[in-house]
Amino acid sequence: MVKAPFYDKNGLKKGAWIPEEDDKLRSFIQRYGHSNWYKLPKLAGLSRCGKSCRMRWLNYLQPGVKRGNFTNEEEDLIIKLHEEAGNKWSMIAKHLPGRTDNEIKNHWHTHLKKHVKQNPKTSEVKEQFNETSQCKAKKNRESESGSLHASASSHQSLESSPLSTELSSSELFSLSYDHPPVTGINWAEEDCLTSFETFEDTFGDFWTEPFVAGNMNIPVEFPISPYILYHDDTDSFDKVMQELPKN
DNA sequence: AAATCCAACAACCGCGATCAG
DNA sequence: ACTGATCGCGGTTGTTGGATT
Repeated sequence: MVKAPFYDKNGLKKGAWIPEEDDKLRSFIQRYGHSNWYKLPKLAGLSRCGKSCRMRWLNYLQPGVKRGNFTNEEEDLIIKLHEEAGNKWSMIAKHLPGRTDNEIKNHWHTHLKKHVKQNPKTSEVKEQFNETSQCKAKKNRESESGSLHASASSHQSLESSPLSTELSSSELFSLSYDHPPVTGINWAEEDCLTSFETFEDTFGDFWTEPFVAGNMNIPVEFPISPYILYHDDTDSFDKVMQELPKN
């Protein structure tokens, strides 16, 4: 289902990510943050372009990213928001905690678009869509016991979110820019402590376990505080870069 | 059982916006 | 003000597994 790995003319690896690459990227970002995506792959010892690393982190490795089936509430919200905003996937993603724009976009193209085309009225769309998709979804949920938690938590998040209730388009837009919903991942500097707690919950014993450089080409003796991870500013990142051995 | 079709989704690409020097 | 580097978004492609014939 994924593109086979290959190297382009610049020696950069393309295609599917392997677990070792994921580990390298995850470990590096957890330790040093990601102030500069274009320098990151080199520092992390990855033969990938910055864009690819960014995509991989944001869509799959970032803590809090939900995988698995979309709930009816999420689908309804996507349809609603799409009616209001069109293909503004990043904006739509802000209203779906744990979902990424790429995942929403994919879900739209593969599941929701065709149903909306068939019947442009949201309520009817949902009704019709639920009938056709629920059997499939049920089947998938049964096979993916792990995603049950994700679905449940998603439901919870949506219920606690101000957007879970009916909103006018103006309300939606004011919320999207003035009162972004809490996603559990907030990399903003002022929220670093809150993020830390959430992050810690997500990663469990990551902070209590000694860091293992493992297959990373980063010296273990780095005197870098974990705070850098959340204090996502260029100075800190540059500091890391200065301290890294020059190749 | 083999061939074909199709849905799903991970990943890439292009381009405009933003930022820093 | 200009330019190059970087970032982020949205569109599209390519591969694979499951369903169907």
